[in-house]
Amino acid sequence: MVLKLFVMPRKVRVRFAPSPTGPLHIGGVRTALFNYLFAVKHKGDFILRIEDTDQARFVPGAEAYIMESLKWCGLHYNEGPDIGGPHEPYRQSDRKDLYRQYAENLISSGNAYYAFDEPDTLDSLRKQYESEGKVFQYDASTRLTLRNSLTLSEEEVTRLIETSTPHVIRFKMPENEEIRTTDLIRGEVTFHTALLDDKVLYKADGLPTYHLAHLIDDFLMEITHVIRGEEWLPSFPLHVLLYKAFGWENDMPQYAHLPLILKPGGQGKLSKRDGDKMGFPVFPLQWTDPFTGEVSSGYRESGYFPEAVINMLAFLGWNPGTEAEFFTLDELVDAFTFDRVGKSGARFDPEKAKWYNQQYLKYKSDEELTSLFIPILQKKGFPINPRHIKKVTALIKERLVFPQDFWEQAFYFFEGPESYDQQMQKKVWKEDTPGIIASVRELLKETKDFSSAGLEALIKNYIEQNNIGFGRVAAPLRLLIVGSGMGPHLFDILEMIGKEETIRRINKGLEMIQ
RNA sequence: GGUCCGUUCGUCUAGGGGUUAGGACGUCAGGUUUUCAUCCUGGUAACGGGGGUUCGAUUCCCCCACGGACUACCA
Repeated sequence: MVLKLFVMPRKVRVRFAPSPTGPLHIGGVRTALFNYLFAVKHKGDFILRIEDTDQARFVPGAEAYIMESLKWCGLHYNEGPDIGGPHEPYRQSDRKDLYRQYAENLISSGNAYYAFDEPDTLDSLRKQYESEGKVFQYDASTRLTLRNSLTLSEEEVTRLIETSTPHVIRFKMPENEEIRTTDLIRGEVTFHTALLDDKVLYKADGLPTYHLAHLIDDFLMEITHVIRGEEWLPSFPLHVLLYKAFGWENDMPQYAHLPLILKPGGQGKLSKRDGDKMGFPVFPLQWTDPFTGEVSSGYRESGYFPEAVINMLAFLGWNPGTEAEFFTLDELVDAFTFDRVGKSGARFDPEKAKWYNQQYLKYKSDEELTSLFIPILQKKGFPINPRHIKKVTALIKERLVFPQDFWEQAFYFFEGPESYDQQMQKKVWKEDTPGIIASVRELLKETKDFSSAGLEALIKNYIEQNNIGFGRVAAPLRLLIVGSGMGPHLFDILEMIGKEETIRRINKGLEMIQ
């Protein structure tokens, strides 16, 4: 029976653990996505944990923003601060009392120590080293010269702690060990502890650092796989050592470090600070900075569909190995594996994001799109006729990238042009045009059949009898009806706007173009 | 500076010891369309450099270059 417990595979449990220091950016969304895909694929749990141990960088509203973003993307978590779960609480500030004892355990076992150095002391040491062309590191080479429980007497340490002297707890990094471990994406990776420093695990403010907190929580929450950004790779050995120091190595999760998403233009990873200064949103949802009031655009408000954003994000650093490029969330779940995740950073391509959106828009039903366009028309004060709007939708949907392109591409179904495109006018408005248009107008007035096909037959008959080209009629007529060369089949437009409006626009245009 | 990770068309990528190095976005040209968009067809364009290993390397190994990440009492 006992043996059976050992071989029983653990249920997959992954977590997305952002810190609420601002809006989540799309790199974060992708990390969440990959976690979600892996969890669902393995019928495991996807947990949201808020890592708010840095009180100085706390931003109000960020936590709610993160949850709303995940919801918008359809990335549902099984446990989290708002929905609870078996390992509550899911906010590190609410678990504050838990961490100190673990840090002290590490001291008892000789893996950590108290340090009383003031930040200023360390700062000036860094500067001093720098001026000598060296880099100061709190490690085996320096720790014995500093103020900590390794150099102070036991009585002195006790006294300092009892008098609440500000202090931190540092990890005692082994002097010279090779750490060889495995990353799900990169394979074997090696590090040398000689280059690592004695990281602070517990801060003077009474809160743990990321390194301590995330690890204890991952252990307590029975996380089996840590899927995070590549920026964590350098501290991976510290985490491995920490698991060892706690004696938890058998429960250590497997790690996957995702390649970063880079700026489109060139250097560096895409960051929150980029805002939407680069001409595209970097945030899933619009965000208003609570301190400065500055507004950054979001994918949602810019007219992107969450399915398109998810699809696009999944393909940044991952691919199915086939030529298929459209995947729903469920299909991504089926197809996702770590061995198809790339190792190198992926430059974000705003053009491709737009293209994905265009494709998703095109495949949406006319009904669904119609319901998206109705509010646009309502805002403009037009009476709403869903049946009519649906017909317009069918006619123009393939020329839209975003729902809000609707008005620009379809206004002429609702109101006549305000002006006439100069280029087009020059090209198609000949001396005899007014005469031709005037006689066409009379034909239109008289006809009983104002259907698209009927009108087309009518005009074709006219050009044959007068022996002129189709374009001599159609092009100027379009100019009068639409105001430019855009739009679907001309007679479809005429049918939609009706005889009365058609004649009205012809008359108005004839007057204005002289 | 140091450490770690990476390097196939402009971008996202497939591939893998012998291939016409494939696809997608973009771009260009042609076709369809009375126009625009869509759509179709076609073109452009890549294995960073140098050494090995090998009959043969873009593919395996090493070095260099370049890029990125990290180097806080931030995550």
